[in-house]
Amino acid sequence: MKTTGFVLLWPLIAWVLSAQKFYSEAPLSASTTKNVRVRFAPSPTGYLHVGGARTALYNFLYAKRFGGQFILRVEDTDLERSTEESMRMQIEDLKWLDLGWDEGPNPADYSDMGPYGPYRQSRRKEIYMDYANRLLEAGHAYYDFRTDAELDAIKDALVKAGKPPQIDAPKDMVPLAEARKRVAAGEQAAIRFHVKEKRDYVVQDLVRGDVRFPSDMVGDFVCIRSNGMPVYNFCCAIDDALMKITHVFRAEEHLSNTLRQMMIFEALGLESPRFGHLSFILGSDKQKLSKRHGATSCHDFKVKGYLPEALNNFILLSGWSSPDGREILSREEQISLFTHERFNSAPAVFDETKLLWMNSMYLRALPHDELWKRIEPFLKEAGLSIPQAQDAQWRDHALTAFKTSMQTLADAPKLFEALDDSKFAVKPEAAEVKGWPESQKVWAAWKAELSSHAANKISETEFAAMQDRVKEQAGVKGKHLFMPIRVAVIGQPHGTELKILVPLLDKSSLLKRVEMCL
RNA sequence: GUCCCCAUCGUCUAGCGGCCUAGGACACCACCCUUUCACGGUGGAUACAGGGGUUCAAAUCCCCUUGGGGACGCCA
Repeated sequence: MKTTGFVLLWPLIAWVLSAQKFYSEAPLSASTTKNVRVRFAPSPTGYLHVGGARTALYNFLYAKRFGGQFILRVEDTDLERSTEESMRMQIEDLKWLDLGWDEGPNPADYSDMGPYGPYRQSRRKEIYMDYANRLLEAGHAYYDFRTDAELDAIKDALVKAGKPPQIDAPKDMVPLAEARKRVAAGEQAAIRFHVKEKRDYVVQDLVRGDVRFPSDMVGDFVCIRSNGMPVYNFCCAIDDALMKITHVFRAEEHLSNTLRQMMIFEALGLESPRFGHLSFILGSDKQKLSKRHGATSCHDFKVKGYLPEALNNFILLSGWSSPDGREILSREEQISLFTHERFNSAPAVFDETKLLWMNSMYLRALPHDELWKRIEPFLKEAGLSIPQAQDAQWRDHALTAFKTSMQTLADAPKLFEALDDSKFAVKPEAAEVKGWPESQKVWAAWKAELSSHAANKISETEFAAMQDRVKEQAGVKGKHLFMPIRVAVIGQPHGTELKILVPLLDKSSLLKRVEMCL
């Protein structure tokens, strides 16, 4: 009986399942039929953070994946904090990460690039005012002449009464015609959105599924400040619609803002993009990543010698995973594999140790010409002079020797230092080796070998032979042979293989070094 | 306080009802390679927050608890 019921139910269950399937795939089919337009909209208040970089990367990848456009929009409506300098810094950071945009400020001269400009919100005031007027006329918004002090008093009273500090329309709302006269006469007033009906709004979030918000979660919120500058939720919604944005992938902190934005879209009859709210990247203490966690901006990582490719790949993986679990992915692979279905809705802790590993992987995979180009600024900064580096073959050899010891570009100076005569010194770590009675004998024999060597360069095979003769001459073998020689070459008992190191140095500098030991 | 989101090894994650005595990666430990260091190779330890359901079957679905986070600005 029970099995019969189960069997009879099957078609129904299958139907329900397939219906759900269809529903959940709807966003994807939308993205394939409609030209995808996504944006990254930072506010220029400092360097680009890794969280912002990840948002930018995801949007970039999504645009590329579906052959759409990636737009950079500058949200600089907060006059207090936004700076031109910050905008330029963030543009530099995005360029460094190779996340180029199709529309937005031109990276060369910051002029507008694309058909839907301006792309800096501070230059779109008339547009916002136009839409604010439409809201006003439709009764979806009103001028609010109340002062900060009055508003604060209202909020205080609400908090005391145990209610959320939401501002609602004043009892004696000024009629629009009169309000306009007063504003024209120079009176200051903000424009507030009027939340009239109480009902639920549902965000069909691409990352979190359906999220339901009651409209009374927000009060009448400000669209235009009394100084004429629009507020985030208002311009964000207007711009997303006007710039024909189809998908918005942004941080989770904006999830509840979406309610206000939905209200604006609805009141203005504008088409809403689809939203996907990404989880945060956290510090090791599971708090939102901030300055006290150390490096958090892309610029910090650049300075610390990380490769942009590695940083990109690493942040890609904190919040998204590839279908087959592979982690090192080329830009092309990232694009071809990218879908919003593989976002992780749980927050991710930023783990610099793994980034370090990934960076070393990328470092080693780089062609030597390219690696050298990236290393050079770090050597220069450390004040190293390595004339041999003019020779491409020498560079190739040196990089082969050193790159497995490097995790970041910033590790290069202390490695290449070994090749700069002016920086040579017997390091404290060599104290024990210095004290060995064998060491003097080894050094003497090594010096003799060097002196009798005709050429200024020593090949790997020549060095092997020289080493064998030192072994015989000094009558020492094992670590008591190798370590003193290494100290006489690089000033310390541990490090790169001698047969690789010695050919990188001239006979004259090797002689100088062994003399310093003796 | 109200509303919302989140919860698998230390960390990033796979998993979308049976292929799970839970897979991969980083880190860690051991061994191998190497007359040093690093690289590389092999192996190991380590996780479904707790409690209730639903189901023949639950890491996976539902509820509660706990914990973490976010929003409630004339910030973004």
